[in-house]
Amino acid sequence: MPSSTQSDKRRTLTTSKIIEAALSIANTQGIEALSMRKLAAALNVTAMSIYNHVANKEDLLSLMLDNVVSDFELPDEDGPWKEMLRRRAHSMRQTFLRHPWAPTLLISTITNGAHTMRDANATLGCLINAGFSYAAADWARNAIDSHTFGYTMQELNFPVEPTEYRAAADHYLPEISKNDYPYLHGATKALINGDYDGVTQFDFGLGLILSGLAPDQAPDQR
Amino acid sequence: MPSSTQSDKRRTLTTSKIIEAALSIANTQGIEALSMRKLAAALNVTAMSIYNHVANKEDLLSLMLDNVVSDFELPDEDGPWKEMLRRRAHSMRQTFLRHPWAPTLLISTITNGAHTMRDANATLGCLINAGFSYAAADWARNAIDSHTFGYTMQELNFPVEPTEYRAAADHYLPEISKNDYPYLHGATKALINGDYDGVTQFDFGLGLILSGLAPDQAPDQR
DNA sequence: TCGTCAAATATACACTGTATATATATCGAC
DNA sequence: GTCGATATATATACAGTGTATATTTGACGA
Repeated sequence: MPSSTQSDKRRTLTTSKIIEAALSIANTQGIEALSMRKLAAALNVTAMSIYNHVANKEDLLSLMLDNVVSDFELPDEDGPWKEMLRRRAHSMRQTFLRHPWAPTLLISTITNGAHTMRDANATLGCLINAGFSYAAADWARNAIDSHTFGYTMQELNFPVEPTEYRAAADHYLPEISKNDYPYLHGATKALINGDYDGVTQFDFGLGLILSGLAPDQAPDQR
Repeated sequence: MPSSTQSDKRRTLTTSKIIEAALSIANTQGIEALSMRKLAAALNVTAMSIYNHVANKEDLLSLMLDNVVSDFELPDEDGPWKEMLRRRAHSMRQTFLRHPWAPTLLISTITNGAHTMRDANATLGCLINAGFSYAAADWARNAIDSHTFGYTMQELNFPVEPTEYRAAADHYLPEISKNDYPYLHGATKALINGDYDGVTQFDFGLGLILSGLAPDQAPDQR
C-alpha cells in the first residue's frame, strides 16, 4: 500500500541532491568518510542508485569541486586588476577554510566544470584588459594561484588550532631538540607565544606577488 | 632442503628496503598503486611482514616523505639568504618532479622526520642569521614554501606534457567555447603555441617573493 | 490496460588496510 | 651442543571500499 505518509519515494534523487549530501558529509566528517554507501545511506537510497546520476566517484568529486569553485568571487573583467585579484584570492582562501578537503583535490584533479572555466576566464580577462599579454596574464595568475593554494593548504594542515597555541607549547616543544634544531626550536617557541592572524599572513605573501607584477614585465617569450 | 641457491631467506627485510621498494612503486606506478600487498610482493614477502618494521601505512608514507625531503638542498645557515633560499626552492621543485606523488602528501601530512626537521631548522636559521626576526623568518619561509608547493603541484597536474603542446591544441581547444570563455580560449591558444619552461616560470614567481622580502619588514607582531 | 523506459535495487567480485593467532629462524646462556 | 626466549615471517580473517552486472520496480504515454 503506497501511501504519502512516508516519502512517496521513487524518482526523488537528483544530481544536485547527491552533490549537496556529499558536500555535507565531506565538510562535517572529512573527505575520507565519504563513501558511496555512506552517501547513499544519507540519501535513503542504495549505493548503486547514485550511479544513475553520476558516472563514478571521480565524477562525483569533480562535481563537488566545481560547486566549491562557484564560491570564488568572480573578478570583474573591467575592474582594477590588483584589487580584483586580491579579492578573488581572499575569497578562495575563505572558501577552502569552509571546505578543507577541497584544495588538495582541486589542485590534483583536472576539472572542466562551468564554474571553474568561468573563474579562469574572468581572472585572465581582468589581467588582459589591464594590458597584460596572454602569456604575462597566465604567469601572473599562476603565481597568485600558487600562493593561494600553497598557503591555504599549509594553513589547513597546521597541527595546532590558533586558539590553543599556548597550550600546545608544552606538548610539541620537547619533541624539537634545542641542540639539534636550535632555530626551529626558537621559532616554534616564538610562534606559539605570538598571535596568529591567517588573513594578514596570507595577504603578506599575496602582497609580495601583486607588488611585483606589472603588465609589461613577465615572460620574454612570445 | 634449504640451499643457498635461492635467497636463503629469513631476516632479510629491513625498514630501508621497504622504503626503497615503496618509493620505487610510487615513482613508477603512481602512489595509488602502492598497496601493502603489492609492496610485499615486490619484497618477496607477505603483507603482514611489513608491519614488523612499520606501524601502519601512514607511518610508511611518512618515512617515504622524509626520504624525499632528504633530497632538498640544505641552506647554509651563514650563506647569502636569497641565494640559499632560491637554491633550496629550486631543488624542492626538482625533487617533486622526480616524486610527483610527494607534494600532495607532504603538505597534508604532519611529519617529524629528521630530514624534515633539519630542513626547517636550516631554512629558518639562514633567515635569522641574516637579521630576520623569528616571526619574519617564519613568514618569509611560509611565503616561499607556499609558492614552491603551489606552483609545482599545479605544474604536475597540468594535463598536457610540454612536448606535445601543439598536438593538444586540436584536442582541448574545442572544449573551451570561444563565445563563453573568450579570454580562456585565447590564453590557451597562446599558451599552446608558446614554449614552456617550467624553471623560468617557477623562478619568476619565486623572484617576486624574494624581491619583496627584507629582514626588517613583515609582521608587526612580536 | 499495457508495453516502454528510466531509475532503484540486489548481488557479487576483487581489492583495500590491518587485527589476531600461529609458526619459525636466530641468538644468548648454560 | 641444547634449550628457551625473542624477533620476525606467515596464515587467516574481517570489515570496508568502488563498481559491474542483472533484476525489479514504478511512472507515463498510447
